[in-house]
Amino acid sequence: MTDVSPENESPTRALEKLRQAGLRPTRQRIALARRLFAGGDRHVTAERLHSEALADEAGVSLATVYNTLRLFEKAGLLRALVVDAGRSFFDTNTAHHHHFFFEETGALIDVPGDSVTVGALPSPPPGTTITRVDVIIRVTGGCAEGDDAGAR
Amino acid sequence: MTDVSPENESPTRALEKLRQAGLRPTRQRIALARRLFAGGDRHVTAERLHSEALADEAGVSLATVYNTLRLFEKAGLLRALVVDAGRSFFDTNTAHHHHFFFEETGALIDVPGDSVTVGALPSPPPGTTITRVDVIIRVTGGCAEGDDAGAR
DNA sequence: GGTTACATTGGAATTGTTCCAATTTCATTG
DNA sequence: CAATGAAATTGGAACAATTCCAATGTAACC
Repeated sequence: MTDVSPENESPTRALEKLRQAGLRPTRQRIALARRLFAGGDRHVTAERLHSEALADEAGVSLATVYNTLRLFEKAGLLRALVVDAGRSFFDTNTAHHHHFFFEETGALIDVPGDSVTVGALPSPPPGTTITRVDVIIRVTGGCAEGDDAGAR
Repeated sequence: MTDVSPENESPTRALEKLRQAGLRPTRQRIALARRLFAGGDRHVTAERLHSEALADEAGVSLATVYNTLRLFEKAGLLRALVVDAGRSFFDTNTAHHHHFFFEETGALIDVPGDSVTVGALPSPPPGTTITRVDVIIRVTGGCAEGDDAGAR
């Protein structure tokens, strides 16, 4: 596959994502998109992304991080995820999949969609449509290896 | 079955729950337990329970509602549930089951545990133990019939 | 009934997030 | 390349849910 390097590299992938979604590629959006999409899949909180982005040349305000995350979500580039009271994660993996959630550390890791079979869903209440089925597997103990260990 | 009447009735059930859990049956706890456990299963937010409880003779402060909910949760009388950013529901049904979540109204309704089969769970990361598997079926449209419709 | 440990309370503090009005930047057009 | 208008960014105020705290009240036991 193409060379997947950390933040410094491939502004291309980030730009592509923006163009793909028809979003104006501003300095801030590019910086954030790079953080989000340059490496592998991630689960970030707004606060975390903001503090990372402070290191980038173009400073990004917290308000913009929130704006951008919601925008990316609406554009289908991200999926919002709520596992824990009082904060949202944004998942760069928009494909069908589920999550392990480490209760102690607050870390999340992906579970491929097809390794969990949710069989026999009850039919949704009349007049409603299922938009999504989230499966969260909560675990304790062990050293959380998720990409946001310590993000608490 | 025993007569299941609304708040006014059966302080017994509430008291039993408290005694069962070894919690001191104070006026406030009894009032709250009655609201929670007198009828069928419920999904409440702290705010909602508080505003309901204001109607009871023994006034209950919001702080106490929070204290009590967390206490009941720790005692296994309630299960906390996070579906939506920025607020928690408490579920009086502690048996194995899942949920429909109405995105528009914020209402929740139960799905019996055995009507959803989660087959072939991936093995949890080494050293960790699964504490719980939550399945949230998000639906849109239709009139939400959940017990907290309009709780938004 | 007095003592003591535990509960409750109002209000202040925290946290995550949204809102807003002023400023800056992007893209286009003259 | 400068001017222009629309869209984006920003700091800071506002908000909502929740937690914290120190003072007061109450249940349980001798």
